[in-house]
Amino acid sequence: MSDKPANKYPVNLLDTPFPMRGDLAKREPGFLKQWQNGKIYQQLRQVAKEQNRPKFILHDGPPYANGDIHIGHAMNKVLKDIILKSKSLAGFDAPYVPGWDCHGMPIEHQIEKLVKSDKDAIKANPGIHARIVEYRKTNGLDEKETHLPSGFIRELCREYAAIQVERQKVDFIRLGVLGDWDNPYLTMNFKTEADIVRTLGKIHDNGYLVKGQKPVHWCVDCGSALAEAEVEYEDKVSAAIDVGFQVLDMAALSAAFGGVNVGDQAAFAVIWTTTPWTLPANQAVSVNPEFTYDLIATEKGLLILVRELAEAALKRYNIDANEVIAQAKGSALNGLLLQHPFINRQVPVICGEHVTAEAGTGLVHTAPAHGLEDYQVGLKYKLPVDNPVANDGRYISSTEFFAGETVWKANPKVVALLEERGALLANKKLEHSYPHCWRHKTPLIFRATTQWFIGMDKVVGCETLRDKANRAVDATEFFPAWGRARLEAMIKNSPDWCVSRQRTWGVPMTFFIHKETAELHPRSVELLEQVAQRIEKEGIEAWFKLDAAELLGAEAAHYEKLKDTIDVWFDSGSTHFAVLKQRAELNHGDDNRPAADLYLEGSDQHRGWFQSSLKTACATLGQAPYKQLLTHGFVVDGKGMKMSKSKGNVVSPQDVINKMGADMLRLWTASTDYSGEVSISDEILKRTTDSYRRVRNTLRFLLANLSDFSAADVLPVNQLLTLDRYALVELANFQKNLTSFYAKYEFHLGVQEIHRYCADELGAFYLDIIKDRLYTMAAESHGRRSAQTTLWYITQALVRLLSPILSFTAHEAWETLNNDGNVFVDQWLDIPAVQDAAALQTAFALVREVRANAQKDIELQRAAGALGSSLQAEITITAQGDAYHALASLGDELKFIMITSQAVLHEGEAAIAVAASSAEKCERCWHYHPTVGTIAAHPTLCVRCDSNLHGSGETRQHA
RNA sequence: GGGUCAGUAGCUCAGUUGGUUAGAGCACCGUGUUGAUAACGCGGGGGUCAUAGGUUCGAUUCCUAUCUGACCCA
Repeated sequence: MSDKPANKYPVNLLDTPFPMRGDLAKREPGFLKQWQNGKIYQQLRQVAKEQNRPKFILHDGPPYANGDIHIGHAMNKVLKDIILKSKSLAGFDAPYVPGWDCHGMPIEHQIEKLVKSDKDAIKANPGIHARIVEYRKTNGLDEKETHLPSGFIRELCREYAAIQVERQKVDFIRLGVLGDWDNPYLTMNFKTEADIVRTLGKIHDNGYLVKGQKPVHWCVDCGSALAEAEVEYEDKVSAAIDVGFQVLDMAALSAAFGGVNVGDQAAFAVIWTTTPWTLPANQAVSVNPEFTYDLIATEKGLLILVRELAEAALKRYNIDANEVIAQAKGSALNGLLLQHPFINRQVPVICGEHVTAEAGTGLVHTAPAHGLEDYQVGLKYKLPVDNPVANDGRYISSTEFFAGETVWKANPKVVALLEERGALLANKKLEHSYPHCWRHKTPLIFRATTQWFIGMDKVVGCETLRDKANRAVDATEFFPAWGRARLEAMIKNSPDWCVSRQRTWGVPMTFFIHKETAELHPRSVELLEQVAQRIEKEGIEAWFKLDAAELLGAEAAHYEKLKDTIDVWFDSGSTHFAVLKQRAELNHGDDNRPAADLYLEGSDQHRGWFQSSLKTACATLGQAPYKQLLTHGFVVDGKGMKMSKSKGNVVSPQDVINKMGADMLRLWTASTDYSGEVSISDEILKRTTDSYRRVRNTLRFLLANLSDFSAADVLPVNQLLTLDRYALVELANFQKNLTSFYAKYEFHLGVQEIHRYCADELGAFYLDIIKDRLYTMAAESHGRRSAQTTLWYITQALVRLLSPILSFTAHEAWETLNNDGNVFVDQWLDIPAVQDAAALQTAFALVREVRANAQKDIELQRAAGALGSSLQAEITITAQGDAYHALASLGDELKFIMITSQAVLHEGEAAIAVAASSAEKCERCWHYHPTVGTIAAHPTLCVRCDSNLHGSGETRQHA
């Protein structure tokens, strides 16, 4: 440990290969190699099996296979790893199979970008782009051709996802996360794809899959639905018209406006719209319940307008003379019946929060078939979603006035008809931002289409899926507790889950639909299993290339394959079945309990994975897939602000690892209270490094002083000195505290406990005191071996206790100790019991209080210049009662506890006196002792050192 | 705009039915040691407990509002 010349009289100074500085960034990769070469994860599984340990299943929420990992991913994986390692050390069989979410829009979008020759995309994925170029060449396509077969697109998506998975995997492994990295689960694995399909089949079999209508972006030229990313917004000029809906019941109108006399004039609720063609689908007029509405008498009748916009509206209608005869809150108008301006239909006034007072009239034309907000508010009021517009953008034959017309040509005709009916109050042109198709650059329409839903309120058996989900939430344990309220609220407000998507890269909904009735084939469950078996072998492509006749025979003439894919949230939501149930190591083997013990994800997943998993599990098994849910917050910068490239406050895990090492990132993760948002910044990481050094140096001291000691030298507990037995009691106490923090997932309190133990318990107390014995007593003396026995237990326990958090450092210490095997395969140390534990704790609490006071008094003398080191002091302690007896029990060895050259005890009123020693300082042990100078052969030594070096050595009982 | 959560020393965190001068570690300052030495010991300074009201004999702790931030939704 030191390069300085040896003392004339040797002391037991030992060295250790465990360096003061970890140099983690450089050395961790080497440790990782050892874990991989030694197949530590596999070994751990084997041992767990042999020991028949109870299982603890943490199911990994699959990150999406796109883009490099960020600090949030890193934190999430580290938390999981800490939990699993601590569970394993606590005696559980805690496997970890990492997963990835591989289907879906974002990946498909990346491929689309490559197909469209986006420069950035090509730079990032040259290989896949080369395949596209090659494909065009081989198939004689134009080099700018963007219409490529969907089978080829899926192939590219699969390849892209695989590349992303490998990139992310490397970073995750580098964090020190132990898991089955060679066999992760991917939602695009053929078997998993098949099991996702089976999950859907089971839900259908259980009766929860229902067909419905929902508006989507629709391109008339494509003849298909578009995803949000395929929509481009461009300016467009539209007709903006004001339309009066006549009030049917004048008495109700009067009542709504506080009983005002409404006379015999006709009254109109006035709406404003930029899409006249949607009026045939009108089912309601929405008002904002909080707004105030005016009832205004004009020459065109009584008009209802929101107060803020009334003046502008009247101006638009060229109405000068008017009088506000009454006002009412929007909520008062709820339920008022109106006459549709040209169709024989009565429509209600309804309340919706989506109504604003920014433009128009404050009353909104509501056509559930043509707008998402309209659709959603329509769900609340159970309005029909009748859609009069067909795939080709033309009105269906039953549409009054406009049958067969395209919606764009119908626009002016609708306006003309309104004019004719006297319902048109204004007709202006408006330039506004409007959705367009990214391929055709033509305006899109919102159009209700047939979609498939998992029904939340359909009664199956005697209860709904919502009922089941509620019960499942009740049965779940939440960390922190507020997660329950959040998930409950989600379930309460969640509409039917629309699981169908019109996408290319997704698991297909493998159903056959009757061409006429659009009903599912009666043998759907059986057919679906046949399809699933094909998917197991060939992946989802098996469905897309399947000829219906292969399964249906002659019936195929009447059926077609459903073209929809499944919402990607369903993929990950099915993994409790598609992964946990399918892999023996992740299967509890008991269907009566939730599949997993724990799901652990960011708080955004209440709406995401926590919920999708809950719904699929309830719809298939009637229970939650997890026993416990643990949520962590998002990572923000030091000021609590979200990280963003533009702000320049992004901390990347790769940077932290390359500069400081993964253990620092792990320690940061463990130190923080993750239940809220989590801060990271240079200063925070700097502090993390500081606290790491404290722990590391403690380990270094321990390891150095054990370097001439091994398990064979361990003494039985009843032969240990008093102080050492007390240290064992405190060690057991520390282990109990820390393992309890691990069990409660309260790692930040655990880190504080680790720190308290290393700094207060060891650094400032126990280790400081036993240095005298370690250094000055004979190497193999009982007093020294007693201390080393204690250090051995402390180190063995500490290494294990640190390993879930400081995995690399613990591994390094484990090797330095020459321990067999691997720390992660071990369990918490069995710390030997101490018979007089309670008495020791009581006594030492008193002793330490006196010691603290003595240190203050010594400090006063030091400040006054009377002495330097505390060994230069001689103290006289006066105490009474229990304190006196506690101190007295240490006899002559009290001075070692106090680290003074002399400590005299008297019984009496509590007091401490400190004086500088008048004796000489022993060159070797640094104690000031009257015997220094009395030994002729060694005039600079005290008798103690002389005996330890040349005689039989001193004896210690207590300290 | 709505729902949920958070806001205690420069940093990370404690604070246990509301009860005397609000704690710890790190950082900072002073100091000792030079046998954990780019380490360790001892001592010290530092907080209007986000802000403003309210309940109470008394509130960091309970209630309300506001501000700031995060997540979800609109």
